Amino acid sequence: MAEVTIQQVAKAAGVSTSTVSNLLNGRAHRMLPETRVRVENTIEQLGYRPNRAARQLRTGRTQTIGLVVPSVGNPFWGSFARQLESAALEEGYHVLLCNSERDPDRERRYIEELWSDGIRGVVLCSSLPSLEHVAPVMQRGLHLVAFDRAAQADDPEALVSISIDNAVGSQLATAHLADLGHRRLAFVSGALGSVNRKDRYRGFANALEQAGLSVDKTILWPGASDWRFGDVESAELGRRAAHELLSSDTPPTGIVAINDMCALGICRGVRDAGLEVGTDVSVVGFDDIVLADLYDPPLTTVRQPMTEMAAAAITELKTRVEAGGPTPGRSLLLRPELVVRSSTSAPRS
Amino acid sequence: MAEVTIQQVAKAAGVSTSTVSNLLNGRAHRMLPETRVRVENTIEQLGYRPNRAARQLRTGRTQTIGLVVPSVGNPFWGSFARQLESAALEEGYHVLLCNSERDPDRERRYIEELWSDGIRGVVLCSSLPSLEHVAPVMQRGLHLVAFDRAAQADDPEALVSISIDNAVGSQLATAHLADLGHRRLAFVSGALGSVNRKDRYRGFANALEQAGLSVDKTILWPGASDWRFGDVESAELGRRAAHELLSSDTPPTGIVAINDMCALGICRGVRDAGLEVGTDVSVVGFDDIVLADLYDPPLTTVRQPMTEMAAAAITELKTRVEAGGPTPGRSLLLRPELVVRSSTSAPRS
DNA sequence: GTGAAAGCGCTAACAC
DNA sequence: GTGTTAGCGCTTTCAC
Repeated sequence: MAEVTIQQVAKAAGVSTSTVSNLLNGRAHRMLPETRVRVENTIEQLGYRPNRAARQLRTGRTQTIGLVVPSVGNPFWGSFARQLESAALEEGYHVLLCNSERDPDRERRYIEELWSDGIRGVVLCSSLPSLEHVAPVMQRGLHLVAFDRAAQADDPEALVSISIDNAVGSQLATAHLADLGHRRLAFVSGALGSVNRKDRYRGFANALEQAGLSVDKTILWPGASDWRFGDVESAELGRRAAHELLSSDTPPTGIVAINDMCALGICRGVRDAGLEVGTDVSVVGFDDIVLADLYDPPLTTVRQPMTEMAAAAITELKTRVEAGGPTPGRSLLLRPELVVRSSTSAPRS
Repeated sequence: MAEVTIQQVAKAAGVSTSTVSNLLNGRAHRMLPETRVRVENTIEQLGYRPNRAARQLRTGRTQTIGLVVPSVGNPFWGSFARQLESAALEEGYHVLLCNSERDPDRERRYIEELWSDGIRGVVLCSSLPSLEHVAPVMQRGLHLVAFDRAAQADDPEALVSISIDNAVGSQLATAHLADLGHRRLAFVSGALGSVNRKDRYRGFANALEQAGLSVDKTILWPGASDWRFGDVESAELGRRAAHELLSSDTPPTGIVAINDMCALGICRGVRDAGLEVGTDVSVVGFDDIVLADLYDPPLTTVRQPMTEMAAAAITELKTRVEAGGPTPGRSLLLRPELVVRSSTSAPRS
């Protein structure tokens, strides 16, 4: 039950604690090769593991970063959490998981608690437009990476933002439909409340323009639901949007959805109307959640490069935390990728 | 940048550190009400937050528990992680997230690392039939709750197992089909490798017997894929199983799947065969992942009471960790619940 | 009712 | 090249 301490190792190896400590902290060159081997063996034999609390108390550093997500129950965030944890492991970090449940107060409390836990780097996936509630903690020295949220003018100066280029993403999606020959395109989204949503709509509009289609020929279906507010709501919105769109005189042949759940709802609405997805109507999603590939038909969608994004988040955090001092913020926009599956094809006739 | 310490608080309040500490640790009754108020105000004013590392070093206790899951990218585990984190928060604990990625070695290393981080309670969602690889750490005093894995005879003595009653679950699913009037039922699963799978099959067999149907009239489709090994694999297995089953002379009218992903694959296979799910063929899943309700048609399935299970896991861990000493293991089997949606109905004709 | 002081296990000057 | 030592911030026993 009693753990092995550095003193016991030192004693058993016939050296001082500093020698053991030196070995532990990558200063092996300071000692004779034979000493080194002896200490290494002793550590091995005794099964010694440094006490993190003591180490942290002494150095002020933790090997833990915080992750605040709306909910890992959501596959999108679950998938990101997984990638982030793997990236963190590579760099010798652990991840403390915090679900904000979209409660701004819970989010703020978590951030403060993480700080007082000694954690100096946090990845925040916030649903909130403003980050002023975390500004005080950042002022104290917390390094924060905002994920999936484009940088804002009034963001704290030191903030790092990592996100995909949403405009490029939906431009890819829309251009794909235009290239296939579609001429009547619709964009389905709830209210364009967040910057992400606005950007995605902008990409859609850009692509139409480039394809020589005027924007006013397209249909924007405004709903009340908020971005990723709930999977069920997104899907339901898509379904109803499809019903409405397909009952018009000149129904679209291609639909760009704000996200995959919405696209899935659209697919269902298309089927409700007695039409087939992928042949009668082409549908493109966004995010490439696990489900997209498992759906029937597999969904053409825009993939967020999760692995790269997670790695970038860890790199930023590690660099900043280890440097210590205040560092200027920046914004990283990664390029999304179009994944073509079976929900899109050339229009009929 | 420099944090407020207990000394500073003591000095500012004109008391000693022990008085502040006493207040912090629920021993406020030891001091005069006025002292108490004064100290409380000072803490508030200075924004003092106790340093966790120092506290942990001193007491040997952490307010963090470990969670080891195959991958939070999987919606089933993501959903559990979310519930566990919420339950932990209620009790003042944090959750450290570890994805084993189904690598036994990574799993073992994580457990050991958690131990040396000072963590004394871990929820392990292991894919491994044997837990002997964690026995040494449990010997040292780590409290372990195994989740979604029925207890085994050779498990470490102190192990707590929390799971649903899988046999009851598939019995509910199967009885539901029998009650609807189905007479030709199939059970689709990969190899019955894990205890969970065996139990689910047992429940299926029991229900048939009770309905007066002999087991040998049913079809077991053995595949190579392992339980929850991968969503894609599970779904593919279901799809191929459906193809095979439906091309027989006396195809089943009701199919019980080993899990939801498999059920989704079956639905697709049914559609491939030109039949409709919910009318021509009834399909029941298992787990009630988010997707089950969003699919088309919404899937009838067996729900695992995640919230209760997570709460139970935290309660067990908290009790044991705070008691300190060795505690006898036990096994908790919660009752699953049948969720009837549209993928099941009475058979045709 | 309050304070003084020891020490948890470790790191990093600094001395030799 | 190796050892000695002073704390990191906190809790807790033991005096007063």
